[in-house]
Amino acid sequence: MLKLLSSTSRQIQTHLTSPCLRVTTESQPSSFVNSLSSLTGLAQRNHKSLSFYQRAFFFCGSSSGDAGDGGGFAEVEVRSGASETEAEVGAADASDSSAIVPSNPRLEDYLPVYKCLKLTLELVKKEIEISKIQGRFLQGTIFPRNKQGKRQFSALSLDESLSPAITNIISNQHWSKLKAHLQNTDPNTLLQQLLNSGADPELILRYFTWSQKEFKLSHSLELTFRILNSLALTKKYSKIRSFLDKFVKHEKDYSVSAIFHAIPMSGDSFCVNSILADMLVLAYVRNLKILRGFEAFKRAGDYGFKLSLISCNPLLSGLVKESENGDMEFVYREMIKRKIELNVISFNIVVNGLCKVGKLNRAGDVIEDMKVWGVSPNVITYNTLIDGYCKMGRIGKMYKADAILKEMVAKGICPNEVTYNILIDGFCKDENVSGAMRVFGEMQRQGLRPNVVTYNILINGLCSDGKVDEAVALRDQMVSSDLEPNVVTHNVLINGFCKNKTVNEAINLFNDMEKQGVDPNAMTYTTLIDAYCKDGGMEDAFALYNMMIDRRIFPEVSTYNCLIAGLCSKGDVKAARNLINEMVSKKLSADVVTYNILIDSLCKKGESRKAVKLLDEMFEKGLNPSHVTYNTLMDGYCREGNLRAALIVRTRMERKGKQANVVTYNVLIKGFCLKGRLEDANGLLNEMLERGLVPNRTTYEIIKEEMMEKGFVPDIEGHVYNVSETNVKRR
DNA sequence: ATAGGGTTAG
Repeated sequence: MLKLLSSTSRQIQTHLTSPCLRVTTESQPSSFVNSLSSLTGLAQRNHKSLSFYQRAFFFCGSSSGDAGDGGGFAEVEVRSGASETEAEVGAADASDSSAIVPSNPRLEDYLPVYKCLKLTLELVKKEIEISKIQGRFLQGTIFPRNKQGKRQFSALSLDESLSPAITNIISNQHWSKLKAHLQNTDPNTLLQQLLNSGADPELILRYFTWSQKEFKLSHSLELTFRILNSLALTKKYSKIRSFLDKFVKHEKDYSVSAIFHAIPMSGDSFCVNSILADMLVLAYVRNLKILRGFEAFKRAGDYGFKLSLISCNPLLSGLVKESENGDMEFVYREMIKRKIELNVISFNIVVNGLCKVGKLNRAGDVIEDMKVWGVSPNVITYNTLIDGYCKMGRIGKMYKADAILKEMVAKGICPNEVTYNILIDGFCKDENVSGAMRVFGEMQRQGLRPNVVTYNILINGLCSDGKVDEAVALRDQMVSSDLEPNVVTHNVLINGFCKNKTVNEAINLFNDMEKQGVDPNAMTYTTLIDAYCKDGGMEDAFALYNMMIDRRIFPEVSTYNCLIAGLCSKGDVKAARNLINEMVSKKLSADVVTYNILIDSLCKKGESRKAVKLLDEMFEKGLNPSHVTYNTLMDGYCREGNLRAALIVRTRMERKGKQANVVTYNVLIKGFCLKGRLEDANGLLNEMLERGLVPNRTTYEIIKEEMMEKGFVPDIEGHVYNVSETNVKRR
């Protein structure tokens, strides 16, 4: 809290905290004060952003120390909280106004004051020209002070003998003139001068960009951030944002700590520095340099910058998308530690991240945490959790999803369309279309209208269940209830026809799309291409591929993956390689699936050893092998009868934090069966059930064909699983 | 500045 000035003018000086204009004269400072007083009044009236409470104070003194009329100086300060009477020279008591002074003034609070002082100075100069003020004007300087009256920052010299010409040149973008000027001045020095002159930061920025390009140099981090600092002071945030965007894009070898070191050098407003750090983190995240953003987040803590949700929420979300879940949880805990107040959105991102990696219990805990922090979960929070259970849950997951639905209703949070869509999809994916239909009815009874997504989910569910006719009927029902089928609707149906061996019907639907004014997208083509590839019709597949290129629909990695898989299954590895090269030439790079296809084709040829080499190559390329990758390799080794190697792959997978899934167990169980080790296979089966994994059709086929037919009765701890039902029943 | 639902390839 600032202590307001009391009676004498000396004290006024010692308590100066806001910027002060100091004018030195050759003579007669006292008459100067009088003139200044009226000029400041004029400047204040001209400066609209000054509030009523901001008034000017004057002080004068002599350079030599005696009070005579020799050379002297006059100071004027515009500050908050003074009453009318104190605007006079050497004003008296102001103690009653103390409440108006901000307890924690920031530099930017004084910005209008700066402008006012600058205006005053200009007026002084003008007045001198027309000789209304006696005595010769020597110099005018505006500088901020601290409580002790000392300069806090470098003086913003308004003695602009250098700048007006230069700033004019810059604002008119007369670069050739500027270049001429720079024959005797170093571009770096000029930048420094500009910064010291208090010129318009936007102009300085313009010069900064031009000089870097023109002289192929890069200004130091400190100067760079001084510009950003002054832009922040003038609240030119969008300029800073676009600057940092470019900065982050072609950033050289700057380490995050070098950057963070430069920020406090550029100014010492905690607030401005934190804003700059915040915007830097955001710039990293927006340019998909998530890990760098994460590093900056960590460093910001060390440097004492306070980040906001503006950068932290996108960072959390970015980490979830990059599946850097450990880091996401770190940021979450750290935010709490640093007292960055999380909002619902922050929590929802965290819950979503945890759900996506199957940590459903942790997600539930976070929802409990929210309440402790006084944030209420909303529909989205619960929808996210329900979706987590639908997609990642184990035995009885739909029961659990239903239970959460009931819980949210009990808490007075009303389920919406999305809630029901998630549940309907959950039942469909659980191969329980009738359950899905039940929820569909329930949704309508609750007065919610199914939307396009609802129908798409159900149409897809019916198609996956082989009921393509019912799917078509549902599409018609959707149209009659005034909902327009979109690309997804068409894609889902096309896929339904493809998977049910009627590619011709699929092509008919594809042709229909045009008539209905729905544009096929890359996925439409990819689905059809895949169907032809699976059918062995590589010519037709490539015809479609060429067609999509003609129509400017750009093939995706998935498109190439389908074609590559088709070529591999024909044994045409050479053509597959060529296609990969073509893909690379289109700036697309092989993804995990591409590798899985290649690995699978090697394994099928009995070359699992070569396939493992590709696994290593994936790590070199920074790809994160999936369950499918490892399962495919294990399958390869199992087919070769090399169980030991298969188990080593499993260990490698688990070391990377991936737990065996149903397919892993199916592969291994089958491997052991083929070796005649039925007891061991049974052990794996039990292990799988103990871990809450739901056996699927393949599991049952293996049990039936490999175990039962060989006279072995699996002891699966009394688990009986009916494939067509959702839930496991225990006897 | 940021959060939840549907379609393809292994």
